[in-house]
Amino acid sequence: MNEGVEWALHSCLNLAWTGGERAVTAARLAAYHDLPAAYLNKQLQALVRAGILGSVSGPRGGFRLARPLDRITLMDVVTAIEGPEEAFRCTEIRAQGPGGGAGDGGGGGGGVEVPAVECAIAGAMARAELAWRRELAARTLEDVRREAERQAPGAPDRIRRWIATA
Amino acid sequence: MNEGVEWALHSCLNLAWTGGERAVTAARLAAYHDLPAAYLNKQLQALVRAGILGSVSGPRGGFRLARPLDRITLMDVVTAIEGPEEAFRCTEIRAQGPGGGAGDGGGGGGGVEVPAVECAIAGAMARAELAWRRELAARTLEDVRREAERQAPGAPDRIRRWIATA
DNA sequence: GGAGACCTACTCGGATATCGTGTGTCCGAGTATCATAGG
DNA sequence: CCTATGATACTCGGACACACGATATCCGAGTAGGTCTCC
Repeated sequence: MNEGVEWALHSCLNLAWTGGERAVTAARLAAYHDLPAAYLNKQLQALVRAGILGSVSGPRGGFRLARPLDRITLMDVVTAIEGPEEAFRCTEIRAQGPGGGAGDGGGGGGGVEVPAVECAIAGAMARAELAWRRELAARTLEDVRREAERQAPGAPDRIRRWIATA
Repeated sequence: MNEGVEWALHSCLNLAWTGGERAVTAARLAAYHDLPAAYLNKQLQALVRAGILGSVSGPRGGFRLARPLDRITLMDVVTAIEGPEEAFRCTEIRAQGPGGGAGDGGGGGGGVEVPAVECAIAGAMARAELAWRRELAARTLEDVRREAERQAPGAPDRIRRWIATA
């Protein structure tokens, strides 16, 4: 999985903790975790395109959350960074070669290039991936934030202060 | 996800359908789906290292299943090809930079390099991935085979015949 | 003193290099088969 | 005719290139704020 997903999640939480009344620059967010600023900027742009963040240019510019944390799921962030296509993509090899229209995975038809029935392998893999997506979609960043604050109650203030430091 | 996973799964089912009394060469398995033989061979080697397949060299050599389908889970195959490490790997960026020991994700300690408490983000992602793995581990290739035969009852014979064809 | 225009500095946004991993290919080690020669 | 032996061809196994995407970087477009000038 893309490393930017981790950066994006941390940055979203950091943005939430800074309050949101002032936009935070990509450089500042990156410096907080010793990340390459320009590359983090690229990832944040993806979040903007997905409607998760808003951005403003110029002085006093930067990024801010476009909606509250409880309306941002882990799935949203992952999709924004990784893209919408699923990890296991069935290339329909069962339909290629001498195996012909209904090689091994299934395909009730006869001689059809791509059978109407999804091959059993792709189906099973899709079910597993669906379970993954369901879990990600069920958990919002607000949940994660609560859990994080429970573990480290001082974190929000520390971040707000550090971000405020010129 | 690695494309070889799909090839490996199809090949395992094809091996099961051919019966198993005779080993099948990588070239034959590859030709059935128009795959590059040498590369498929590489993937099958991974299955051998994982103990899923057995291999014999020389004439009349090839691959065969090392154990019945109901004792091979989708998780086994995926792990054999993709490796054991999980997709989302937490790089502990919360412990880097000015954020220090307990940046944002959690970490109850103070000033520790890598806090003992797993950061909330990594925890949430791990839970989702666990759901994925659980689903994969719960489904055996025998299940997939049954489903495939239900969709295409003629597939087993067709494959056995084609493999038997010199 | 107040207002308007200009200038400056700062930030995002996308175009541009670099690197690593997956993808694909090739040749050597090992072995069962077959032919052959000898008893 | 039966057996031992050598040659042979075939297969896996791992070492060797190539390509594409992730990673990392840089420069231009656009804008808010400050400043300077003019009324």
